[in-house]
Amino acid sequence: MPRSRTRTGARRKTGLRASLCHAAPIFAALGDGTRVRLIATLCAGGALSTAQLTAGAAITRQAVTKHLHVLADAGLVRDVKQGRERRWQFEPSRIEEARRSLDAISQQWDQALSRLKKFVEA
Amino acid sequence: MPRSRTRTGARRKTGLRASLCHAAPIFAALGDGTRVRLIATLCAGGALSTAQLTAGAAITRQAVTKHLHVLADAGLVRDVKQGRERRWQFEPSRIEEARRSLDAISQQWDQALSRLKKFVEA
DNA sequence: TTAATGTGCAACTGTAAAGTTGCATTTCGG
DNA sequence: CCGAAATGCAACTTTACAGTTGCACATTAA
Repeated sequence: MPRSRTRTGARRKTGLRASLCHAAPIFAALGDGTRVRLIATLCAGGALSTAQLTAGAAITRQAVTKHLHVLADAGLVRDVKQGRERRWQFEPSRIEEARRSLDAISQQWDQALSRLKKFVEA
Repeated sequence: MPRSRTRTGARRKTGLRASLCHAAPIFAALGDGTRVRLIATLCAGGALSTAQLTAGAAITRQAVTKHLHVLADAGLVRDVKQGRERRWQFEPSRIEEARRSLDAISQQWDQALSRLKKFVEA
């Protein structure tokens, strides 16, 4: 979990901006229908081969392979070679990271609203 | 919140796949450093003008405008015309939607893990 | 060994996105 | 009214991406 340190050594939470910029590649990887479908399939638990993942996809195996590489580069998926085939499995850590980023946004927004409310009431 | 109905009329939660496909455009909008920075700025609560948002951005005002339109199309931002300027404000509902999608992924994954554990123990 | 299955790699096409420049338009202030 | 500030719109360049095709390589099964 990314953290920074102030000059005095005091610990503080990483800024929203930095956190979000770090998560942007994850969101980009999730921002495609085909890839999001692959994730939905893989997070059911199985470690499926490229051919198996291509089965329901209406596009070429090579296209699926490219999408899987995009997901792998974003750290959302891991690949394991097994004999002549290559199985892909879901990797949950980056998703958690993205989730925390969205939580941070909501939190920031809620704080802004409560500040506004306090200001109006004063 | 999207829901589907079975033939018998029983209510059930929307499938992970459909939920994620619906959220893909949101993720796509968040998958860019400039846009994510804009969101981080706007969710602090202020309703800022295009010029104000361009100030720290190292790119042209027109480029910022385009990004804001992308965010608006994804429903992440709303614009309000005020005289000669146009102020942009954060719109939290879609972020919540994306958040629920990520939660659903994590949940699905956890369920898969517990099924696996139960299987191993048996 | 042979044929079939599962992949990997490279080249190529078409399209969309990011960013720019130039100019017209609306609006506020003096 | 006039100039400056804030935008809007359109054309254009560059680059990235989704998808395809064609072919070579590895591996398993008969």
